[in-house]
Amino acid sequence: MELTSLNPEQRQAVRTVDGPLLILAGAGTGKTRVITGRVAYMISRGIRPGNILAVTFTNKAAREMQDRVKSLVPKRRLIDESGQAERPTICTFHSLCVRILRRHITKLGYKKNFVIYDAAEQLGVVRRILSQVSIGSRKPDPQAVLSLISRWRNTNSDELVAEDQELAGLAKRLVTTYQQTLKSSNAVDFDDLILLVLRLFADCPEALKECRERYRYIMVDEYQDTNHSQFQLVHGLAKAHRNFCVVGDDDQSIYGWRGAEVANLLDLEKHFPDVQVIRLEQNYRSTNTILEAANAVIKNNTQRREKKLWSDKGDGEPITLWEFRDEEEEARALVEEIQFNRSIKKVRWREQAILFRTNQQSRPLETALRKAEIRYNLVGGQSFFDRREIRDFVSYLKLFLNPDDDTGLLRVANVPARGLGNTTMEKLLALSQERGCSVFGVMRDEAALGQFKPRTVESILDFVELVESVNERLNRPVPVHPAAPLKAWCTGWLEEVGLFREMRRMEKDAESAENRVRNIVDLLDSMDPDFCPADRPVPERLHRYLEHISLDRERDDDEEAGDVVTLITVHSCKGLEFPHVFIAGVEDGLIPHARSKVEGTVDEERRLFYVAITRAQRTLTMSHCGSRRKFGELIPCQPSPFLKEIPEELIVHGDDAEPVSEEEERDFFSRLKASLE
DNA sequence: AGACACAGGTTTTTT
DNA sequence: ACCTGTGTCT
Repeated sequence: MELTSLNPEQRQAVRTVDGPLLILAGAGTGKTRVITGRVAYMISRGIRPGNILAVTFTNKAAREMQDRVKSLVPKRRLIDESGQAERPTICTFHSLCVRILRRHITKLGYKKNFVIYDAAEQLGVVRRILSQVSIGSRKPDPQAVLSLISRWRNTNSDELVAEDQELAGLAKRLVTTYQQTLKSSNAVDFDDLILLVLRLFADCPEALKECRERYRYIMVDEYQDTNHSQFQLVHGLAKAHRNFCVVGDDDQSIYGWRGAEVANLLDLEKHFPDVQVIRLEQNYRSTNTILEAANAVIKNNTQRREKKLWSDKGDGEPITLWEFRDEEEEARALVEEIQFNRSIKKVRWREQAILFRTNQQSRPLETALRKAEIRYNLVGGQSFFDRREIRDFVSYLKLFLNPDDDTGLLRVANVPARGLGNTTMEKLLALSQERGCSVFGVMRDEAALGQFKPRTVESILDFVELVESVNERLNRPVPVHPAAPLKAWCTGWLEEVGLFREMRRMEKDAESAENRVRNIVDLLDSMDPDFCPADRPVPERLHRYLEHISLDRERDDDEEAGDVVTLITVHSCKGLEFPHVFIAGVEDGLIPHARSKVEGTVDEERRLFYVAITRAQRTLTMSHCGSRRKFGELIPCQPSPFLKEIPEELIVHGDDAEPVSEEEERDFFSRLKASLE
């Protein structure tokens, strides 16, 4: 195993295989190299690949590590004595839990065809619960209740920290109902995936023992982002053998608002008093000017593990700070600068990114980019799987696999209209709650349908017949079309249900209808490829497919291949880097966000600013406006107080004349000439 | 059932 | 300004 390409701290981190280890990996310090190097080193020292577990938060990170490990480890090392392939487990928290639950979930009283609810489906459950529960005078926001439910389920404290204690109390009271509702639908949400594994370990010592014996060397990436349940999960696995290595950066903890507990990293000694701490401080990404600014900002946070980033890249360019009149002028100027970089400095589009705190800031930027005819990629935004037709289609899939899935059933029962309107479905839902069974359970029980008109009963029974016959065809042992069994099966019921007909009927113009149809057809073509061994029965293949799209909604914005400018929020830029970074709207009220002052989370906002700064490799440009349109109103703006934390000598102000070298000037004129010819 | 109007609320997001 | 969810009317 080649270690000479690593710096001394990295090498030390790679070699420290046994016992608890905390690797404090500042931004851009080669964290992924260390984790993958560590995996490769362990294997080279004779540790069986199957005993290694590396957990990440995102599929992207997991894939990246898998690829790197593959290139670092000789193939023969990934084969055990009996010639079987043996790989290290490198996956997300959630897919690890799914693997475990796939084997054991029946022990927890779920059927093995359970479905995974995404955020929208969770929200549906909460809405239904809230509509039944009467609370005081005001109507609670389902989204807020859902986040509080999630926070409460994943916390270890007796108090739910929230500004709105009344709402927090409601959320606490609704947790049981919420969990029961999901369970009776034979559905789990993302929190359940972790929590059910914890329960499995508590209830079923053999399962815990099995996992402990398998995963003898554990690594956790982005450890500052773990919540309490995730900590319990890995701690539960690791506390026997104590080969527990966590990698993270407390300064980049920016997900506290969704339950991440940076205390897991800060207080690691509580659980492992003898933990070794290795700091990675040499940064391979940015110039020292950028790093000095980042260091100067972050040192204003208390409650952190001291770190100081440095690099051998020299000072580079000073940081540019611009002030503009409003967000439209800001957008125009930034776009002009990007265009200038491109045409004069030969900087490619993809080497430039504009970062912002809130999504709504992207609007004027997009307008300006389109006007200049510059292609861009807006990261985030509406996912493919959030489109209505895709949601409907996937709901049908989930329902056919698991007819107890109330959320799916309620979504598609009347799509297309088949006489099962709101009133009927509400009555059925109420009945199901009375009897403690699923809605489908009520529908198929003819005796329970006394209160409905004969015509409604007929509609209900037709629907039951549909679900049962499609379900039966799914379970039929010999598929019609062995090469593409899922697609063939779907084509059958799509025709029968008439979903395409319905979409063509509902849509105003033919083009958007065909668009929606095409989206589903595209999905059909992705269903059979092999993330599941081809010899498995069709229902299992469907189950795996649904699992796959729930856990890995592969970003269809994979336009990274193209040469385009990136527009991205500060949150989603963590882990990325760009040669030229522009941070727009560095204003009081945006960074730090106005709400953070009320909520007392200004430190997290400072970390957010720190993350933004440390994305830049060569140049960093920041801007703020004198006023900005917010909620339709023009609001005066002050520069961010964080700007004062950056030493003045690192900054030049945008209105100062920009020094241009003679060479650049010659180049400029020759290009200008060329463009005129 | 579907079209339209009105109220209310707008930080960040992965699995 | 703008989007979403809900209520009312045909």
